[in-house]
Amino acid sequence: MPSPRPEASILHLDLDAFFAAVEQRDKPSLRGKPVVVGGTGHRGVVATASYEARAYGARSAMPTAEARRRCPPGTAFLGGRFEAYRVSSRVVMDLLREVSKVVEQVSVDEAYVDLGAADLPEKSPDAVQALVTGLLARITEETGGLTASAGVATSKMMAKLASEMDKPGGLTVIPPGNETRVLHPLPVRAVAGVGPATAARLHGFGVETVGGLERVSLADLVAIFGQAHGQGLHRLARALDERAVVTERETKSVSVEETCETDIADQNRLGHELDDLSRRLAARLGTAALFGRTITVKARRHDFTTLTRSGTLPHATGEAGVIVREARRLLGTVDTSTGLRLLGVGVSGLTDHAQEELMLEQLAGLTRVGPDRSDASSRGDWDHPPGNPADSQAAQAESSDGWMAIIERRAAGWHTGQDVRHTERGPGWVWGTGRGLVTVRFEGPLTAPGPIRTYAADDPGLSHADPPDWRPSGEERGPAA
DNA sequence: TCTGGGGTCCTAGGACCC
DNA sequence: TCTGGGGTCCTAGGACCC
Repeated sequence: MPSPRPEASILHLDLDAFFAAVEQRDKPSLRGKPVVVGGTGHRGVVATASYEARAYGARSAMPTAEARRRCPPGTAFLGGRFEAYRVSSRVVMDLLREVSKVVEQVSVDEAYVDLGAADLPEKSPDAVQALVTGLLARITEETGGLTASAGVATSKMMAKLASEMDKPGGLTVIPPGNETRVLHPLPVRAVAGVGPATAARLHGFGVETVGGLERVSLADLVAIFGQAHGQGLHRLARALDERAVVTERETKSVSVEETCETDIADQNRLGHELDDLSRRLAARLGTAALFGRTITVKARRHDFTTLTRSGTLPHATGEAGVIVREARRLLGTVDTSTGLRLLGVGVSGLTDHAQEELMLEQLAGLTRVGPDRSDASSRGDWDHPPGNPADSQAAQAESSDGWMAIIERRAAGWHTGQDVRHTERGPGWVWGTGRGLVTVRFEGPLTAPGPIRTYAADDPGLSHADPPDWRPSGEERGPAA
């Protein structure tokens, strides 16, 4: 069977029982004993079990309660110290980057290395074997005793399978040409992308091994699993895997979610949870300097059914207040009366700059009128008493579920998410502030193309503690209709 | 005492536009 | 006056991975 790469140049490296191993390294009394790291609450699951704990049947993704049942007294159940894990992870990844510039970090404890991009004096199988053996030893040395397993093959899939063949601490090389001989006897679950659901369906067709999968026609696989998945299975069953080792990937979404200790049905408490999640999400967007347009709320019921509701804003945001409002609106569309076991908030449609401010500026540029704007009269009049600092002007923009007014006035004293009441369009809220402008979003569609009034704060010295009432400041131009 | 949290990719249907 | 097809965007859900 032809292999995409002529040489076994892909290395997969996996740190053994990583979280548990770090705990045992840092706390000698845990060495030789079963250690389970993961959620310790009554709804927790196991992230990593030490090899001692695995001997009793503890496994990753198993409910911690189940692991407690299986493991003997004296087993350590730990919540995890992610900063410590990150530190050791960085040490390892840096060592890998010394070998080759092309390193793809899959997770804290796993990476692919393209040895084809490495500056090696020799690329014979023996030389690669020696190189990786030395690398594993250095990893143990530099991390104070952690071990890693490695696999080298002609593709990512085969390298990953190879790294699993001699754990912990082993190295397996699959020479070119041997791929299908190794692959075909394995259960279908060995193929990347075959999880419990796909495996069960394949079993239903009598397909148990990858060799069996290879005998299923492409047409059948596509008919059963769809275009992308079907084609992927067809190729991977033949060890055809040309996926490149990719050093960097663009973040597509950021999310925060939390499983409650007990189900929550109370509207107030759900609202507060949502606020908390949204703030944490905004903080993470902030440190990543990311902004997103689509907000998604995730809810899981007691029976584990999971539903999502998403809404796309006119412009990207990173503001907690904006996220909170949209998240609350979205949660309002799901029936939570029977309680939720999990609540989550996410943002996608990411950009690395806030279009919000840009938009504010553009709209303000289109609509702002004043003594300093000589072209105002040519675009229609937005007249207001000049020189009155409390007056405002507005532009409006429609979206599928609401419209916005762009208010020109000082931004001080306004914060996103703030309620704006007593407008003739019903309640609104501050969607964004910046560059001396305030955007207000009104809920509900703009039904009639009638004139739009703008709203001015009746008190320029507004405080956060005292949300403003807005009053119409004068007749304005209607939407372009 | 069932089942975390952070992601990715795919599908399918509807809206809307040309 | 009958009924095009493609492309894009959006939403909801599902499968999978670590």
